[in-house]
Amino acid sequence: MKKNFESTQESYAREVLREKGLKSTVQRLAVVHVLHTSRKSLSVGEIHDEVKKMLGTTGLATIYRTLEMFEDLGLVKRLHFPDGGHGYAFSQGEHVHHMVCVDCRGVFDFPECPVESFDYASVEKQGFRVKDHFVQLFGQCVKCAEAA
Amino acid sequence: MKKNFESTQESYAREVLREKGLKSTVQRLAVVHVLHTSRKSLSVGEIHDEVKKMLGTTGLATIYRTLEMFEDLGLVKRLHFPDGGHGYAFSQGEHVHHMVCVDCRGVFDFPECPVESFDYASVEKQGFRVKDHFVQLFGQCVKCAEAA
DNA sequence: GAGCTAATTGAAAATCATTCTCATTTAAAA
DNA sequence: TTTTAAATGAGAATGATTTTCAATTAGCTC
Repeated sequence: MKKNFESTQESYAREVLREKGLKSTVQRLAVVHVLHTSRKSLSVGEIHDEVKKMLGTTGLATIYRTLEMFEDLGLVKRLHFPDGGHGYAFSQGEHVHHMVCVDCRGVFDFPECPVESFDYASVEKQGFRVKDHFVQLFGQCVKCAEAA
Repeated sequence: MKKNFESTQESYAREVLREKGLKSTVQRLAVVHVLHTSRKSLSVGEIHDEVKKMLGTTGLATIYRTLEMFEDLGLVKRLHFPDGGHGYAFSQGEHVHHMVCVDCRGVFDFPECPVESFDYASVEKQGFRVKDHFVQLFGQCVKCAEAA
């Protein structure tokens, strides 16, 4: 997939892949494109459908493999929903948290980390050493609030 | 299941169930018992196994039904792991967050909420109204740190 | 650009997780 | 007790994810 114009997200993904000695396949770049342009959390099936629209036939297993790999690379974040389901969103950089609109599943970046400045003293007193955290905010975006 | 001695957790669950007009079955109380006494995050299969040890034959569907219901009632929290898996932990009260030991999956309550005091101004300026959040801390407990 | 090679893909089967159905059982109220 | 709606168990059905392996391709090297 040698397009003349590539989004910064696609270039970024390409770069991350190269650094790891991984190939920038059309399928992988299509996943980046779909996730980034949709700006909302998509299920594996939805991603598969969109990629098929772009490329024609594409194996579902490839989507699964790509998402797992992208998650490890920090290109994608798996988000969880109150109903037990989950979806994926594009995520440039390791330490970005997300807000999700519970109506449209739109994803918004959350620049500051609410946990970062937190004082773990009370917890670490018990001997627990905090190494990472997962934060996700739920709410309603402007559009869905207006529509309601 | 009329035991002479019931843990406070079991009494609490019994009470929550009664308030909602739901039945306190042996299976449900066994799930509470298993989750509370294990003090770590258990998979559906593990919970099923433990309940079977207590009661003999027990349907897997019942475990699923119980966990879903307990989650709605705030008796149980579904936790997510970096490897994509998930498990359940007993959780008395709505607003408790958890730390999970990535080695033993031990669960520790996290009394204060790191997100509560956070200033959402920058986010709400975009029109997004935050309604809820999910926070989970990962790390290592004392025992696992010593064992390493 | 053509050839090379390891990485990647597609398709289908296999596996694993979850939900559904319905006949039987049971908690709790009368 | 008796009654009755709620809950359970067993297994079938569905859905999600992973595996396998032969065929394809990205990204070198010349």
